[in-house]
Parts: sequence; C-alpha cells; structure tokens
Amino acid sequence: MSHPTLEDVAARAGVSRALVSLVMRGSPKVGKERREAVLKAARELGYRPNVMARGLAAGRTGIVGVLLGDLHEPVYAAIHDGLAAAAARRSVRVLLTTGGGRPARERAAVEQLLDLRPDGMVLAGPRIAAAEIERAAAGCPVAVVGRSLRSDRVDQVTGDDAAAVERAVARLVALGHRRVACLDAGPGSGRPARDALERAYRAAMEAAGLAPAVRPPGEPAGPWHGPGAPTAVLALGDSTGTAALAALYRAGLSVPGDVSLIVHGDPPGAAAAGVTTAAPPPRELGGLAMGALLDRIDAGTTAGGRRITVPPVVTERATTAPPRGTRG
Amino acid sequence: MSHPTLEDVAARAGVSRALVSLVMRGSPKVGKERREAVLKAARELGYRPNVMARGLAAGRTGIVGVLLGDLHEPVYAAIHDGLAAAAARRSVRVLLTTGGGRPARERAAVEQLLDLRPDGMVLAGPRIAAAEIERAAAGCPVAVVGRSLRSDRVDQVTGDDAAAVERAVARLVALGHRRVACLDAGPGSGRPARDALERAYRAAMEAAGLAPAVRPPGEPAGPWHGPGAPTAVLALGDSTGTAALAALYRAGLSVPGDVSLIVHGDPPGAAAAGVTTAAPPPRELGGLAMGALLDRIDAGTTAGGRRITVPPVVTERATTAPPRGTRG
DNA sequence: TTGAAAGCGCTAACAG
DNA sequence: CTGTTAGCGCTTTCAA
Repeated sequence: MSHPTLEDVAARAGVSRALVSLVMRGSPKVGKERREAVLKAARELGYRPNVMARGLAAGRTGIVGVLLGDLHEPVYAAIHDGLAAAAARRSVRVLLTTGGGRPARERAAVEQLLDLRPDGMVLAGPRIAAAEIERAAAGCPVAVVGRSLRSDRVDQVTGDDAAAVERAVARLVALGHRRVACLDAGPGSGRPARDALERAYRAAMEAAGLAPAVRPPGEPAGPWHGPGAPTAVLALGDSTGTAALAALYRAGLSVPGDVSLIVHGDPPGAAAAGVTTAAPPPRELGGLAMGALLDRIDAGTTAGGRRITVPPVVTERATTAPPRGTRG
Repeated sequence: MSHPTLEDVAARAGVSRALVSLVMRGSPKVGKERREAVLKAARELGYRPNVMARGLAAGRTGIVGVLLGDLHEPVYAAIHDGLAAAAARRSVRVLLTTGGGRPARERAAVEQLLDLRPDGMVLAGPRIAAAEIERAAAGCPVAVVGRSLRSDRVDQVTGDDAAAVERAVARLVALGHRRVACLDAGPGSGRPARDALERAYRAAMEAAGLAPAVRPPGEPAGPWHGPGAPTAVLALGDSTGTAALAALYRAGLSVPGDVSLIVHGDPPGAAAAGVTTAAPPPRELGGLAMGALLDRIDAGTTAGGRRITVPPVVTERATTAPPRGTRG
C-alpha cells in the first residue's frame, strides 16, 4: 500500500485510531506497552502522518511559509540559513517559494503559500506592494525581512544600511586612511536609497574631520594617482561585488597596495573575489525574523508590528590594508 | 471572518456548496448568471480555496515539491528558473525546500515534502543516498536533476560534462589555439569526476591532432611564457569561477591577451567576472526535469526511469579570443 | 487509559 | 444544470 493511514496502523497494532493519533503526537498518557506496539506497527508499515489531514483537523499546519526575494542573489541564501536554523530549533517545517524578483510572480507565490494555510509567513525582500503584504498578514502572522513598512501587524527586521556606511568609513579611518573616496559603482537603479547612503558617507567623513569626495558613476576615472589621490574607496551600489574592484584595476591601481576597498552590501561576487564588505549580517536578519514570527505564533497574539534593526558588520577580506607607507 | 469557506460563499451567493466548488474549479457546466454570482460572492468575502481540504478530498494536491541542493550555489537558482517556468506553463504550484547540502537535513527536507503528499517531486542535486531517493519515489513520482542512479522509477536529467570539456577544447581550437593546457584549479575534492574530465580533455586534444598538457593543482606555475607556452587554458574544478583567472593574473599574464580561458562548469563568480564557461545549461536541465515529471503525473504512469542527457553549452564571455598575432 | 463519534473544508459521484 | 450524499485522514471532545 502506497500510503498507509492511521487506521492501517491501528489495525495492525490492534488498537483504536485515536490511540495511534495520541502516540504519533507524543502524548504522555499512553501506556508504554501500547505505545511501543503502535510505534512498531507504524515503522513496519512505513507510516507517515498526512500533513494536510492533520492540518485540516487540528486547525494548524505546523508550516511556516517563506518567500525568498530572488534565488540568484546570494544574500537570500544567507537569510535562509538564519531562518532555517531558527525554525529547526522550534521544529516547524519551512516551505519556500520565490517570485524571482518579479512582483507579479511574487504575488502569486505568496498566495499559493497562503492557500496552504501556514501558521505564519516570512517575506524576505518582498517586492510586492505594501498593501498586499498587509492583506497577507490578515491571513496569518507575517514577518518581513529587509523592508520596512507602516504596519502594526507585520513584524519587521531590517538592517541599518546607513550605519554600515558609517562603520565602513570608520574602519578605513581606523586603518589610517585620510582620503576616503565614495564611488558609485553601479548603474542608476535604486537611486533614492543610494542618495541616503551618500549622505551617511558625508556625515561619517565630516564627523571624522575629513573631507568627503564623491565620484558619481558617470565621471571619468578622475585623479587616482598623485599626492591628493584617495588611499581608500567605499563603493556603493556595486551589485556584483567586483565592479568597483575591476574599475580600480583598470585605473592601474593595485588593491589594497595603492587603495583599500570596502563595498557596501552583500553582492554575489564579494566573498569569492575577496572583497571586504560592510553590511547587515543576513543570517542574523533571517534568524531574528523567524524568531519573532514563531514567538508570535506561540503566543497566539494577533498584534505584531515589532521592529527590529540589526547593526551592520564589516567583513574584512583581502581588499583592505593600512595606506601605503604606514607599515614597515 | 479570517478564512471564509466554500459554505460561506454558497450562503452569500444563495446556491449550494457543490455549485461553488464547480465554479471554483472552472467547470464549464455552470450557468453564466450563477457563475458570476458565485464569483462575486467569493470576491467580496475574500475567499481562497483551502489547498489541504481540496487535496484531501481530491486525492491530488496540485503541488510539486522541489528540493534544491544548496541555495548558496547559483546553479540551483538557474535550475529553479527552468523548473518554475515549466511548472507555470502547466499551472502546478511549486514548493521548495533545501537541506543546505547536508545529507541529514536534506533527508528531513524530503520527508517534510513527502508528508504534504505532493503530486510529484524534483530533486535537484540531491546528496542523500540512492536508496532514500528510491524510497521517496515509492511515495510519488520523482525526477532527479544532476545525478544519475540505477533506477527504473526515477526520471533522470543530467548534463554531459565530458561533452562540455570536448566543446570547450573544440571552441578554443576553432579560435585558432593549438597549445591548450588543462589546469586543475580546485582543491582535491571530486577527484574521480575530475579524472573523467581530464580523460575527456586528452581525448579531445588528440582528436584534434594536438598534444594534451595537464597541469595538476600542486605543480608550481610552470612555463607560462616563451615559445612553447600555452595560449589557452581549460580550467577544471574551479569552484569559484575566478580561481583560475586569478592564477593566470598572478603569473603575470593578460587574459585573453596572452591566454584565453574557459572554465568548466557554472561556478558562482564566472558570470560576474566575465569568465567564459562550458557546461550543461542549468535552466534547461530544470525545465526538462519538470516537464518529464509533469508528463508522468498527467499520464498517471508509475513507471519512470527516463534518462535525459543535455548537451553542454559554451557561454562566451570576456576571457576568450583568438591567440595573439592571429588578428590585425 | 481507551474507544466512539463528530467534524475540519473540500471533491466526486449520483440523482433530480 | 443543480442539489444530495459520502467520504479523504486526522484531531478532538466526550463517554466508558
């Protein structure tokens, strides 16, 4: 038989269905003898409880649905690591979907998840409209990673990107750099966010008593050599993690010999290329979101709206060093 | 009411439950008037069918479970693209899991999927034992991507890696290269597979009337300069996609000026770093697997065991060019 | 402790 | 075309 049912197990163990149900859920009030007989029968039959039947009857599914913004972006793999670890600790089953970054597909993905009647949902980097997130939150508890919205029912876990820029500057300054340029490495998308980061950069430089120097993407290479040239670069909007590095190489510079480089964010190629980055730790974002969600589910509380902001981390790799002449 | 049921819709529309059920499933044999009344009521109530109840009653869930070997490896994102596209064309809902590459977690993930009683399952790059795959296949139709096993019930879609090596060599030769070295760029893991690739390389070279030259990973840089030096390199086991490139740079070579480079496989950094690669196209692998699976589900056939081998593709990027002196 | 009975929300014949 | 009648596999009272 392909899928034995509770009843098959009961028959084989010579007990009632209800007893088997109790045993399967680990109820303490079953005699040791019978319990083992049931377990044995279940094992022999290869019995696996049917989640859907259980969910229907119990009113809860034990499922947490997770939307991952875009599988092509490695940051979601890291977020998932955090989510999964937190979920494993609380023995809930995680089911994943993704819309591949396209809002329309993402909406469909979220609705499919909702159709399963999950106990809760985590949306990591959702691109759908805030109203749709809100609507989803009417169906089950929802936690969002990496996006903040005006809502008192959705838990929100976000990284502090401005703080990441600050830390990056601070780290470069601590290494001894005084001329730290800000390079806009990427194409035009995400302008508004980029502007905020630029402001954070300026503020951090000024706080350190240094002169900010922003190089917009369009501008030609600029003076990279000579006495006034920057000894360190903070790259914004480098979506690959290697674009800024390549640009520096192209300008004939050695990294970190001539200039140190820190890229903001968690771009795909950064780790492989050994590029130092400054960004909120994605694993932690995921873990916190899942934690908040499960807390809320366990509490049975309707009201969410918790906001958690995670401080950034500088991941020092091979592109940062003290400025030339400082050492040896 | 948080989750209206079929019955609520029926009440509001003033019809029977069965009629609503028919409408929801798009049956053609419902009067236009009633159909619209039902649809209207459903919309007003925000009704969404409960997948679990539907699955329980219908005996099929409309769910295809997908195991993705490791979210950190971008090839799985590409495989997923193919899977998702094929699934969308046939309107099935795809639910994802992953074991993060660890067999124990992967097994748990597969079992969780199985507990949902999916109509079928795709295992992309599974690390679990063949016997466990076989066992899963007893529960529902299964297709496997990227792993071949002795089984007459599991559909298998694999890429032809030896052919990828052949194509790479052929491409290099077509560009005019005569001294094509094979570089083992990675650490020791995956030796047996690597050996097969090396054999394929030798065979391809000999078929082209050229002398193979393998440089094992341990060997020091070797003669990269001078009259007999290779003008092209085929890199095996480069797990980042940039390791071989970095090694060539380190040896003081310009790419593709001094040497052309093709990396075997779909390593993470290759696209970002502009490295030319030769490998089976992962999207297609995914699409074929999903297609085979859905065909089998539709046919209601138990017997699978189809084997599909996908020919490789050379993705020409910035590291390949004719040998120096050939042009201009 | 154990068993019987009543659904969870939906589909699938089957009669009207 | 439409409504009625059984379940799907499981949990959950409620008695025994």
